[in-house]
Amino acid sequence: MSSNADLVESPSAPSSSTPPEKREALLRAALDLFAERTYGATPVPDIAARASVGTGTVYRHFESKEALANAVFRSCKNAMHEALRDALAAGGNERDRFLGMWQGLSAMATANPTALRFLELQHHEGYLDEESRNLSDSVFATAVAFMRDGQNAGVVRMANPGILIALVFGAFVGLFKEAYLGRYTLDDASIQGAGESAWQMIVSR
Amino acid sequence: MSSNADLVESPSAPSSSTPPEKREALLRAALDLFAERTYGATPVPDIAARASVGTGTVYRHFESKEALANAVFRSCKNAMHEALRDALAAGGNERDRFLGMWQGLSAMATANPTALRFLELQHHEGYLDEESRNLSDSVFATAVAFMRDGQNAGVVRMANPGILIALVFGAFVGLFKEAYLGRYTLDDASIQGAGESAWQMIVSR
Amino acid sequence: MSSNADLVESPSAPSSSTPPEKREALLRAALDLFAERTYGATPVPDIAARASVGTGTVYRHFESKEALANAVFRSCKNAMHEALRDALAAGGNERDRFLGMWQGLSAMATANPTALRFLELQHHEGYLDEESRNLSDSVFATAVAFMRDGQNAGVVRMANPGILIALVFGAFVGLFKEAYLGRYTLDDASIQGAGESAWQMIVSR
Amino acid sequence: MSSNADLVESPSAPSSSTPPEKREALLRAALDLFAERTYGATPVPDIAARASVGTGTVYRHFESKEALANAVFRSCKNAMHEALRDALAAGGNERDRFLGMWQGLSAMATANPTALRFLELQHHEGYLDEESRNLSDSVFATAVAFMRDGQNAGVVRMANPGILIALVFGAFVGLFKEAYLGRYTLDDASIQGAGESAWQMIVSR
DNA sequence: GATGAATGAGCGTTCATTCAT
DNA sequence: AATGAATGAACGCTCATTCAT
Repeated sequence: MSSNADLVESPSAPSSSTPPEKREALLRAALDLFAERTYGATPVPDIAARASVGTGTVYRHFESKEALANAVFRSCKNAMHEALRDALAAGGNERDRFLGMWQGLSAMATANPTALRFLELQHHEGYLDEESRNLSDSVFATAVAFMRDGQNAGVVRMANPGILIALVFGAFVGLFKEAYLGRYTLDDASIQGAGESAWQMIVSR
Repeated sequence: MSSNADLVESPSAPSSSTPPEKREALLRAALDLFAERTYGATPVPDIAARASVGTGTVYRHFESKEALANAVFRSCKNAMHEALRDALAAGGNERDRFLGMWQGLSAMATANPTALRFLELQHHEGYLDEESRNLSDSVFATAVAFMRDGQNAGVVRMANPGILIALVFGAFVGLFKEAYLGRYTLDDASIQGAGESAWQMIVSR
Repeated sequence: MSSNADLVESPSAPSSSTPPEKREALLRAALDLFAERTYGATPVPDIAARASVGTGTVYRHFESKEALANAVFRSCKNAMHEALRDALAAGGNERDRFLGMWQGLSAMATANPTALRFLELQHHEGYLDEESRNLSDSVFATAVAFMRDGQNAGVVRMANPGILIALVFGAFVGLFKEAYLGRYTLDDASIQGAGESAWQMIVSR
Repeated sequence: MSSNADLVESPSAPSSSTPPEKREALLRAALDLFAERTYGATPVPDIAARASVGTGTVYRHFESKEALANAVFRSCKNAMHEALRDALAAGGNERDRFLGMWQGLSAMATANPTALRFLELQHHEGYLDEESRNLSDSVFATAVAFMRDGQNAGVVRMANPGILIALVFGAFVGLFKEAYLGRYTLDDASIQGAGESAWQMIVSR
């Protein structure tokens, strides 16, 4: 029962039963269940039950199951975007910022394993709307810009930066995916070592 | 509408309507649709229609939708295993064999983009049976053994070989996934360059 | 369109739409259709339609078609058990109680011709659960005990009491079955005469 | 695996594979399966398999599953009719002929338990055609005529002879039904005793 | 004539969504 | 505003029937 407590920011709401609370509970419940069982295999009433609300309440907060799934997707994707931007905004040379990004994403993946699983181990095409797809593009673009910076600084090897990001991000996802499948256990050292490996993949030589 | 024509070998059958034909057509249709829409979002009648057979015919060849999905999974996973083994069986030094493996997998992914998408971009836990899971493990083990060889030869850096494979294979999947999402177009040179990058990720320094 | 109105007691509920109403309507509808067409030849949607509810509603009240059929079976069997026990609890000599039982069962069979048809003219083995089978056994045992009393009192002939009950109950069912098939019309006098005949079948001489 | 070997007369056909043989095999297979599982729960391919013929062959011998079931019904009903007529044609007083009838039916029921189960423990209305219903009426009429003879001879009590037959035949069916359900075991003495009881039910006093 | 692979209508059941309370 | 009972379209699967072989 992972809780994903702070995936979405509650913007400082009081404490009692104001609507946003239920919305958050629903996002959290949906994320957990989607990650565990897939979007298609998760009945809406189960989401409502896990969020401790009535089934009908789901439709007061989200227009449809698809809309809910898009909201979950965006909430996770934003969390990842933030981790990414935080890392890149930090100072230091290219390599340090890269490793910082790797650490930041890993911290997120460790704190919210369900989010990574939901975002990267599932097929979303069926229900993602344009906004969600645009958000994905933005995240990708942020990462691509980072690669380009590195290339301009002569530190990152000259290649299509999209491809470099795809390789790095793919390696990151692969690392956590196989851990999730139980093929090994990840500790901080392994994660950091993997990050250094990933850096070797893109560094100019 | 990719065709996946030769995913499963028709063992040199003549030309007309021998029984295995429909089974193959169903495997192909199921793969295409599962890759496109997910297992859960693909109705059995749609699979039958794409294979140009009646709905009931599916159940003459496969015990259930789950059994069909497992057969698809195994057929794809075997194709990948074969590509992997072929490459590793080739001669040459560690680096050449690694790049050969990358090329081999890429050839498979290019010929059968749906197979890779089905295998790696979806969540299969809900319906994979033990045999399928064992097959996944075998493929992983084959790759891990390759890494270990490289480590014994002093060419691959000392780290959990499972993690190294996860990184490499994740990078590979990421490369093709983002291409599929349209973020760039892959040509042979890009694929080869990506393979060399991946090699840098694991090479001992 | 027989109505079977009071097969199951509505425990004095007010008048409007309390939950149990639909359950009762479903039991009634299922009984009527099962009696008319057999369990296997009755689609669940037809039961729902006759009960004026949506198909899905059936599954809110019963776990499955089988569970519904068992509930119908038990409700009918209990009605019969009650008629049996009421009659046997009455005073009088053995003969009077026997005729009272015959009248009681006849009253039930007249009020609910479908119940008798469902219970006795069909093959239930395929779907009856243990509880239902135990209930059948209880009813049989009640009747057997009655026979044994008669034997102990020297009024009923000495023979396997199970056989005696089988003969009596078979005669009773035969009487109503052929009437249902239209071979004659039953009035109170015929029923009473038949009861006296049945008594002759078991009376000690 | 009861065989019901001679339920239907093979009218003196040679020995090799002439069509009537398959027809018989199908009737036998269908009877066994219908008695065991009900008409509705018996797939045609299962009948064909038990008769050791191809599925399609069923339709060379019978127009439809319904037609097959009617043929089975008639074949069993005729066997019963014959047992009934044989007994009634025998000499002796009314009581002896009645007991002879009871023995004859019992012999049939013992030799072919499936036939009795199929004829009397199932609900046939859904698929019986007019010819089958007429045959049922004939059998009933034969028995009614017997009752009338007894009444004319002053030996059988004056009551609707249809009702008397319904009682007698119901008792007979009840006797074998409960035995089939395992409530007791029938031996010749019990059967004869039951027949004498049944005679008491109708004898004039 | 005999076969059994193929068909598709129709089954039991689920679940996204609505709406009376 | 919140509920959860109700709905019915759509699912996975079966099987009476047909027809190419």
